[in-house]
Amino acid sequence: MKMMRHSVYILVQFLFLMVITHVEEERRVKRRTSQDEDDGSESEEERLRDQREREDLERNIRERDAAATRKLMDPKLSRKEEEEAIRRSKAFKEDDINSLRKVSRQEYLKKREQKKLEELRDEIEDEQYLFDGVKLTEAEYHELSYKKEIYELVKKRTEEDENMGEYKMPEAYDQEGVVDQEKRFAVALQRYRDPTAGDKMNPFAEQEAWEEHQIGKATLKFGSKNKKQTADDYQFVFEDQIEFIKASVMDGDKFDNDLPTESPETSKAKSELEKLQEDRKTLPIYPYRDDLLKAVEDFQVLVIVGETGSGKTTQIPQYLHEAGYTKHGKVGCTQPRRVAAMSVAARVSQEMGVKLGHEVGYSIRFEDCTSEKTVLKYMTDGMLLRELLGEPDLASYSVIMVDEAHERTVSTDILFGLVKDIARFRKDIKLLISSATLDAEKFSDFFDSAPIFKIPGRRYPVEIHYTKAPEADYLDAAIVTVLQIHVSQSPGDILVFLTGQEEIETAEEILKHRIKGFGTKIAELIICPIYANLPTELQAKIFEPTPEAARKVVLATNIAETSLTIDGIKYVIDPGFCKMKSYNPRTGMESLLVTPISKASANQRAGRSGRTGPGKCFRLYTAYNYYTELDDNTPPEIQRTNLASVVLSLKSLGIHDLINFDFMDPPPAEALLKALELLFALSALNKLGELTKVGRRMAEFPLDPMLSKMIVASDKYKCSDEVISISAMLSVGNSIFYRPKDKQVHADNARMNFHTGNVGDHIALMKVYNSWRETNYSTQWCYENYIQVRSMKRARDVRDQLEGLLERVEIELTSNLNDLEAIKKAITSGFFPHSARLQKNGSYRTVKHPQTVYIHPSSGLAQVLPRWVVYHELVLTTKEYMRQVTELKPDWLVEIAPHYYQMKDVEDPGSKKMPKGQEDKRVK
DNA sequence: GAGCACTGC
Repeated sequence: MKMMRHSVYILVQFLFLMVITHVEEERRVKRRTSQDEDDGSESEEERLRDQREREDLERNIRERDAAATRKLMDPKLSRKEEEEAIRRSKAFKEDDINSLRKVSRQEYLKKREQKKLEELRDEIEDEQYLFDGVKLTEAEYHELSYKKEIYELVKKRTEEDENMGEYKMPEAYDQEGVVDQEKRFAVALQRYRDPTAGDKMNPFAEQEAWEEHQIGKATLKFGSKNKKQTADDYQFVFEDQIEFIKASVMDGDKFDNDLPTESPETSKAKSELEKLQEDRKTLPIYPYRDDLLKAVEDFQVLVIVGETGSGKTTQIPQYLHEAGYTKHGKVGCTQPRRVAAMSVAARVSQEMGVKLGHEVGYSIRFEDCTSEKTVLKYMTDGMLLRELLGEPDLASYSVIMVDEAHERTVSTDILFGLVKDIARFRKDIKLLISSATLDAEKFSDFFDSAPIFKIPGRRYPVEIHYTKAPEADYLDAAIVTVLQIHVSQSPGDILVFLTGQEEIETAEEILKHRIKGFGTKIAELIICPIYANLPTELQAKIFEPTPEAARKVVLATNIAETSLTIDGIKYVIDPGFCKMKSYNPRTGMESLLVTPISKASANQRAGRSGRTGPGKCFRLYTAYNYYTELDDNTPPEIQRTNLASVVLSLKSLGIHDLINFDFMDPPPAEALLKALELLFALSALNKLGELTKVGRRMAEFPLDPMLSKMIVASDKYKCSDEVISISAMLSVGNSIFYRPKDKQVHADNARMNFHTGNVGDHIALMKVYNSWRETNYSTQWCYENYIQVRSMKRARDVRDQLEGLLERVEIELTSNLNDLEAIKKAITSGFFPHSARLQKNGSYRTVKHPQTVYIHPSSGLAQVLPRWVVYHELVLTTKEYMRQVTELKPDWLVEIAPHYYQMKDVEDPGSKKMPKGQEDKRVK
């Protein structure tokens, strides 16, 4: 350890020397240049010679600097190395800022030049500073003071580490005491390997060249005639930093860590099960067990406020089981997500020492892991809704627990209304609604003032920081903040919330570029992007443990807000935005817009930093913004979505009076009417609003009603095989084609292969599915065709499920692969309300509720522009786009939906005058 | 020639 400190000292001295030598040389240059300035009339030759000399000088400095850098690279000194890199990087930063802010570089340099000149004039020769007996100018003095500061810092850290007992090498790929050069190299290699270059190439070549260049630039400043540059640089850097104000601390819940701890020997002697039972008693909920059971006995409905980590999801059902509630029926617990249902069930079965699927089971789509013996059943909320179709009074359940109710998914919202109703006529059923703190009152009010039962959780305090002033460019601000944290805060991973894939990709690019500016002299920063559409193998990266001395920065969408938790996050950066889907019932158009988040959401994000220890959250907006401009809660999904399938489910549950259905937050009446209107058009409902036979069959399918109708209609056209493939592909949505930024052309070409013959997007999707099936569901084939394997597997699952359901509604599985017209007619039977006609200017006009729309450029028909089309959905992005388009013949509309279209709707006044051969001239 | 937050049945 003493050696460490000694070498620290040597290094700092070395640094001092270096700077002093710099200073000397700089002065020489300065003398030269000021002479030039005085002279004013230097000849071209003199100027050139001067320049050469200066260049020589600069090269010398640069070389020496490079040597110093190499010396700095000694692995034992990497802490200092880091500090040095920080200093150095501040000088590099200017470039990044320029390129980022897109300020004209010339303009910037000119301004700076002016400022320098002014400062030079102001400089008074006599005003010099003394440092170690050497006379210095102010700038030089600051430079050295800064170094000294670093020295102090390093010293302090070393001492701290000493006190901790063990000093760990920052770049700790090394074993104790031994430098594992190979390991280091492997890590570095992985970091810098250019995916496009072969292994033969020097993996560091690019990095080296760049560093060289940057060092050159940095030293150039010492040698240039602009004297006070160094000081100015720092000022500039500091100006760029974002100032945060620590405004509040989100309290962690207090909990004892001094629970009876046992020596390892005794716990080893115990069986696995006993140990788990012991663990259960350490959960915060345990002391409340008896009170809770008493409350459940006394009241039919109970709202439970349990913070994360309280153990409510795993324990409450077990307590109920132990108290004998399962004798008269199952205990059902709903979760908003599949993985949650699965993993919780697995955990509970372990704790109870039973096999998963026996007493404890779970039920999710595509996977029913329950048996006759099952008494504790975890399931997704949508699954319980499906079960309600077959068992409207939930007779086999004695307790229903709706977990994570505050998330307010469409399914939970509907469940609320239904279970409230069931509880009224089934006095023996118990309801537990678990939610977050904020909404508890609201839930209690909804359930006729049900009592609220609070359970503390385990959470660490989180410091909340706001910016001092609003940030104009939140992406840039987020990146700056990441770097700020990286160089100034103690170890711990960073989580940044961004809005979408594109933003994450740009942020990643900029960050990588900037890190290069820091060179190899700074602790490693591992960038992990995460969004739902990212291929699974790339997603796994975020769960890998961060190597010591490195820092992980996770760039995530909202997916990290609820759906997945990442260990080791200590810092959260919250720009305050997310993409939110909204639905306009009047036009039937969906849009996905970047919107400010709600307070609830902001707090949820902040909480993500306090899971494994005290955390910090940096909000890129002001405290004022937070209090005045953010809504308390995000509007529940049911108020901003297409209700067609909701209405169909409710109707098939026998609920006719939808306007008076007991919604906790009723959706807009207009949206309900629109849904009813659509279902009537699809003949799922009759004129009285009652479910028809067609409607009953449609409700069997867990799909959008238009897709269900398409399947029901396919019976008539004898092409159910093809149509369920298309339905499955459409229902997995728009994540089938993978389109990486750097290979867009290839991806587009691959996609266009499926569009040969201008068959339309629906048939193209079918071709994709069939081709994949022909290759025996090959993963390789997916890669070759830029198709996401995950989506295809999902499509296969959906298709299998649909195939099973066909039997239930008595539709024969028939294939009619070559009769495209039949398939298109089946599509039209489901999607006739979504028809559009070409206009003269290349845009389209929807037929029934006229509005101007366009074919989405990703469609195979975007260039073809057929005269009549049906579309799958309408989305508002930059324009009103139709996604997934297929051509149709107008008379089909009258043939298939005579109640919806009349001849006058589909007659084209312009077309009669236009000769057939000139159709293509119609568009420009 | 545009861009797709996240779930769920």
